[in-house]
Amino acid sequence: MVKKQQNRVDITTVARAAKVSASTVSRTFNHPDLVTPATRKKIDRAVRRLGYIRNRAAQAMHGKRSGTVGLVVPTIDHAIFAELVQSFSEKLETVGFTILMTSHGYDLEREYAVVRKLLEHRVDGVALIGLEHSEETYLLLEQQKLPVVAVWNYEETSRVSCVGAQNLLAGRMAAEHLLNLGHRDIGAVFPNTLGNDRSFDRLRGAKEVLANAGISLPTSRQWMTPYSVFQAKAVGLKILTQKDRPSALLCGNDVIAQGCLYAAMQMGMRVPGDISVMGIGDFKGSKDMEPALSTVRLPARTIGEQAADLIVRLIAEDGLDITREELQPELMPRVSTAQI
Amino acid sequence: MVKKQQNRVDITTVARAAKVSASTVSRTFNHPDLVTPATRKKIDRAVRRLGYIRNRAAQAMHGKRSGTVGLVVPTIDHAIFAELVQSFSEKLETVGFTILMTSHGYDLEREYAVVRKLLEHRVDGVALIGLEHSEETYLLLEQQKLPVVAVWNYEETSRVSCVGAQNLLAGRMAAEHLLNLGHRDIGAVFPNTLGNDRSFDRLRGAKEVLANAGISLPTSRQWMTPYSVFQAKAVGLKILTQKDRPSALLCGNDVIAQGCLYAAMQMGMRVPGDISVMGIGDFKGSKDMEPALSTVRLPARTIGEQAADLIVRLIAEDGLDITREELQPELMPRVSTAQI
DNA sequence: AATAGTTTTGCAAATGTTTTCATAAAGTAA
DNA sequence: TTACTTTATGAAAACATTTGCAAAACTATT
Repeated sequence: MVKKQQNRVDITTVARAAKVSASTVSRTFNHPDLVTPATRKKIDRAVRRLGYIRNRAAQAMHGKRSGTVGLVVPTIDHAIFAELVQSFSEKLETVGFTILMTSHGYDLEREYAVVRKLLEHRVDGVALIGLEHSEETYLLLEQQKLPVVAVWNYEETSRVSCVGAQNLLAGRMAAEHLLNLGHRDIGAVFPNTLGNDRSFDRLRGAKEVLANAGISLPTSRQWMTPYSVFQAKAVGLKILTQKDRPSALLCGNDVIAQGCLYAAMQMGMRVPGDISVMGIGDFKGSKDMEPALSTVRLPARTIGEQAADLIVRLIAEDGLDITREELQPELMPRVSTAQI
Repeated sequence: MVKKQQNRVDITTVARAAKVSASTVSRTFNHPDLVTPATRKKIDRAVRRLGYIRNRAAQAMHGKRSGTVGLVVPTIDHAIFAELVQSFSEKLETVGFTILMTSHGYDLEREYAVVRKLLEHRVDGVALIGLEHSEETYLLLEQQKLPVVAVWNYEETSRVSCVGAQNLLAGRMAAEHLLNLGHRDIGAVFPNTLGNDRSFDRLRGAKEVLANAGISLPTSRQWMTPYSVFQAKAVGLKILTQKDRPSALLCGNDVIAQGCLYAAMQMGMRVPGDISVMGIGDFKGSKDMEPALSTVRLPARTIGEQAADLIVRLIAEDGLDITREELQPELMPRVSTAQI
């Protein structure tokens, strides 16, 4: 096999072309103030002419930062994560970091594997979604002493730094809203709560509030659906066609709520006239739906930005303590819910 | 400043612990068949005990692949890119690559910058969205002889490998559909086509078909809106409130169509009774909308997967020619459009 | 003009791996 | 047992960079 002698132009090639030493070239990049403008110009020219591109891999070997941050998401194919990921990476890019992104499809075993891979790439920090992770993952991260922030959830006792909202609160607010409107017969439509602490907490919060009001949520009033308009609509259809239907639907997130909304429309029912629909999340399009969706806002954009800021701080200030930032969910009463 | 002597466990630490040489440890990872099971076990134990994690950065310095692929998107905060990115990265992860993701917000200058950064990280290949890129970017990529695939668009004469559909065709099909239904007065609602060849081609295709049918598209029948339900709805409202309104709306993508749909609903108009609305893209929720959105399907998922396959091939088979894969757009006539 | 002080540059060592080559150990055939 | 293969391991060089230290080149001061 022929060893392809690529156009490998490295720092010494540049040095030779500029008639200086490699050290000087290195310095022009890393400590430009230490080298004379004249030399710098010579080097710049050589760099440009040869099309030299520095090698972060080689830099990373000197204890230098790799300039990357790992981002681990269950999936990005969801309105909510897309918004989060976008704001997170935008912010991080402004300070020069590049995102190494991986997804695990809600599988905590795979999460461990992808975190390991991130570690192999010597990321400077890691962001994870939520606080529910395998013990192995936590251990790995702790052992490597890597800056970590859990995004999306807030918990006072979290094992790592976090920025997010209390989903429990969001669940409560949604239920309270429905209660305040006089609803007593409420159906809950949620995604699977396994390996998804966001959903779990929301449902828990809602149940809690209902229980306090003396309302139980029997299994006959609980439905499960994956995170998809299509499947939520199907479930919605099933719920609404049954004789004895609830007066309000409390949905685990806005996508599910949207599915339910469409189900009602397809059946020619009036929302909120015939049934109220409540979401959680306040995704980008939720306020524009017809009818506009009542929901509890979780500020994805802000969370993403603050998480980015935090990870940067954790990386820069070595040995910073666990830091927790709580964002408040906010009730957004709109058109899709009404007094009974 | 105290030099923090981290728990830096490297290959020689492992070697010492296992009482073998570093070379042997390296071999256990890269050519396990060359080392005796007994030794391998010793090493495995040491690795586990010390929590050793290999350093890809150091590997990458030996001409070894970095195991990363760069992905450059305008933004991921759009239904369509989210779906694409998801399938692309899922597929790539199954073969062991990690994604380095960056976005540029439709700014081709910034695109150049982020591609450069990707190059610094010595990605094994790059995927870009669309075929419209600055000359600088193309030059850079060519000079570095890096495997590149342009995702989303197909073009016979593309300068780099590509996998996608002809947006021109999609535009044509959408217009033809409306024409076939008897519409003669059509309004076009598109995003800005600057630095966005997808939109540009779609609009061009539509215009072409209409012109052939003797229908012109005066500027008074063209509207521009960013890629957002909210803003599209606002534009839709403006269009529909004017006296002299078209009988059909041809939208640059499904998100815009959704906005228009909502605008019509808010005004109490019937779709498709009072007005037909046509999208392009067939995003995840489009078939579930009420009324179900007529659109031209661009198979995002398939494109993402095939793009992943292609980049892997380009990386593996050094010196593979430019390869182009065309996926066909497909008309999805649904409820939101009707005979006039 | 000589000296001291400062700035700029180069040399060489170090970083964590892989790989080539050499050598030792083990296995096989005679 | 010997000679010849084959297999397993280690030593050292290589990869592209950064950095501590020291030499060289300037400036300022006398």
